[in-house]
Amino acid sequence: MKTFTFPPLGDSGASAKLVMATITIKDVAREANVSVASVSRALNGGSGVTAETGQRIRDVALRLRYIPHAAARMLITRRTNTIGALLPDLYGEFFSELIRGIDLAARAHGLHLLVSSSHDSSDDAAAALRAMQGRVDGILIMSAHVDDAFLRANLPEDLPTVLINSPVKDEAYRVINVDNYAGARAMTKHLIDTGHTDIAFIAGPKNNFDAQQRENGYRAAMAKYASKVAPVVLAGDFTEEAGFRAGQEILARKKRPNAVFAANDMMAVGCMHAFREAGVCVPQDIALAGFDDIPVARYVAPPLSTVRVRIVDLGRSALEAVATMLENPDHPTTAGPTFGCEIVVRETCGASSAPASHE
Amino acid sequence: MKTFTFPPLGDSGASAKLVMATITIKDVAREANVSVASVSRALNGGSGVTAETGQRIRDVALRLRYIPHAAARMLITRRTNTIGALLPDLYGEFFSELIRGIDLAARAHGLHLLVSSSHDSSDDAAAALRAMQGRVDGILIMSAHVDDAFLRANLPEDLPTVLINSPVKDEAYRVINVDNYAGARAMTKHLIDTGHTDIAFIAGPKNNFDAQQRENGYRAAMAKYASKVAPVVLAGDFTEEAGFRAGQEILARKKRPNAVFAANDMMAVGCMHAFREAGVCVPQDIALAGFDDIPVARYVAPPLSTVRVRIVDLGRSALEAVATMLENPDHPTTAGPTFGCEIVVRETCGASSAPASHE
DNA sequence: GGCGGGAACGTAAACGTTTTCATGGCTGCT
DNA sequence: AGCAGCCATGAAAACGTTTACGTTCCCGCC
Repeated sequence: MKTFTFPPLGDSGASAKLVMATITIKDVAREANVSVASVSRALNGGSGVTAETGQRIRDVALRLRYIPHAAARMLITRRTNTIGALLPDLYGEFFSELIRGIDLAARAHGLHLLVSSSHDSSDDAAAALRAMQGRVDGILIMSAHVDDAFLRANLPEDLPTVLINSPVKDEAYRVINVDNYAGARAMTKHLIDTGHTDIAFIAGPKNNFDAQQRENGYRAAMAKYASKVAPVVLAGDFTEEAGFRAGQEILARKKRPNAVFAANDMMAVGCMHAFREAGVCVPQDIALAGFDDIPVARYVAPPLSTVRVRIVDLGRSALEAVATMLENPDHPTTAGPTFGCEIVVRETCGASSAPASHE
Repeated sequence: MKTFTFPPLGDSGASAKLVMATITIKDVAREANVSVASVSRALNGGSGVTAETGQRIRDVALRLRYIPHAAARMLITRRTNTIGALLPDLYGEFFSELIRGIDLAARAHGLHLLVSSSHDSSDDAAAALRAMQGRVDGILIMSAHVDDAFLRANLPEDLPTVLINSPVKDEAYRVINVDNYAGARAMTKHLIDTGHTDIAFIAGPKNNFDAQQRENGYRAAMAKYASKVAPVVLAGDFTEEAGFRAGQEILARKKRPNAVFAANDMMAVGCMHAFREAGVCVPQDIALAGFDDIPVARYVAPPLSTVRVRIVDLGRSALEAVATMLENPDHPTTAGPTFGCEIVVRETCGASSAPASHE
């Protein structure tokens, strides 16, 4: 028989740490002279029980430091109060901001967060997805490896799912995308507006959805606002090295463009290094812009003009989408709004004449 | 009665997506003409069952897409196969690297990862900790708000716990610390060795454990290798602004030091801005060093010398520590080894004469 | 041929909740 | 006074597993 002798106040030192086998709802019930059903009612809804008994039960529970067994509750309730996040091997900054947004929203909704990151193959992702099965009520997926077929094969169809930055078209899935297209379009237009018409674009990985969208935005703006010049697109893969090589390539061209728009900041930084090495000045000799607004963008010299994505908000609204899906399961699967982004003008695009001051 | 009509191969299009109520171990048992006990044995240990029946059961399970109900298993097994990570509101880069390391190791051990980040008050952390109770087999804590009392009040004492970068001394808890002291000491010595004896130190937040250790390392090296000059310590709080102000303060001193060592990179960057604004050249006029090796460090001009912490490995070994603790519960609580770090010499300390090339 | 022993397998209990249903007491109305 | 109905409460089923314990069967040995 267990006996409970918790002092109502802080432990009296010596007597602390008795063995205390995990205490269950039964212990609380016995101690409060009620049935387990009443304890459950008092601790959950609160209804169906007298205010007086309810208080007594809560007191006992507190005194015994009772914590309901999560698994037992999951088993009967068929809810885990957990959502899973399947994330790729991401750039540090983006990753942490995204998680922060997701986590913030999750805690606000009383949900737990089960993460699985840095899987880099499709099989890997499938395994991770399977492993999450049954441990989560909903799932958040951001991965280059998912497409319709993958999802259909690895997801139980009744599991609320939200895709982040995914090319998946299927109406069955909720998708939240960053509006890469509009962002790239806006930045290209800005460059044109500030007098740069010969703009080269350093592309991202071929199979990357974001990268494609950005390139499309660039092409669209060029077609509309600088129809006289043909768009110039150089290959890249989002790495700094690729940007560096692209930069060298640009300098080697017989007709040098007067601006370069890189599909992400890392490549812009690499490109800037190439220019500096060759003694080409940014923005005087050539303007430069990136995409993402990673922190580094502010600290390179000169500070990089770029397109900012509110990553925290992206994560937050993704989680909120799953949350609403599982709050009203008769999901109308409202088509996800794309997520806006804004251009932030610093010095590399030559528009701002602000001094290199402490931003 | 449920009937199962799964085609052995890929769905034949039209017939896909029948309602398929979640299938349990009983369904598998019935379909394979065995008892649930045998199914359990076949799928888990594999022993206590004929090779033949075992195979048949596995086939059926696969065909039915059976996935054991995690909660039911947790309930009876009293293991969740999940470890929780309680993390503070961290700097982006550090955070993501740490998570990456933890996640990698977790997956290698077949463990899930329940994260809870960005809690910024002690109560907040306590709530998060309580919420994790019963959902995890072990826990990883990195937070400024934890001390012995906090842990004792909020942690069941039988829960394997590992503290990351914590000042907690209690032998009961496993602690893994970065060797901030040695790192700071080494960097200070390096500055002295390269001819800078008048070194000012920009401190971190007063209550921050890492910051204190770093300051101690600086003082120790000064005392040992530059005993003639008194250490100069300026207040800071790890923010760029603090570094900027400290930089101005340093320039205003009547006896200007010939080197500055900031307790982290962000402050070093801020300091550098102050110097640049004042027309003071780094490293010609004054040397500069930071701590952390955040990515920005490589991209500022000139690239920042700093002390690198292998964050991924830190996360990995922290998780591995919990993993071993729950593999052999008779934990001897081996005192955690502190985690080494290395100084990385770039240009701001004036030692390297390498050109500003593409690193 | 009897018997001991081990392996394969089934039965049922147990894990800690929530929830449905039944029961009893009380209130208020006729 | 009787009855309807509500409300607090308790008993028990259910959730899907694992596992201790029996039972059966077969094999080999005396």
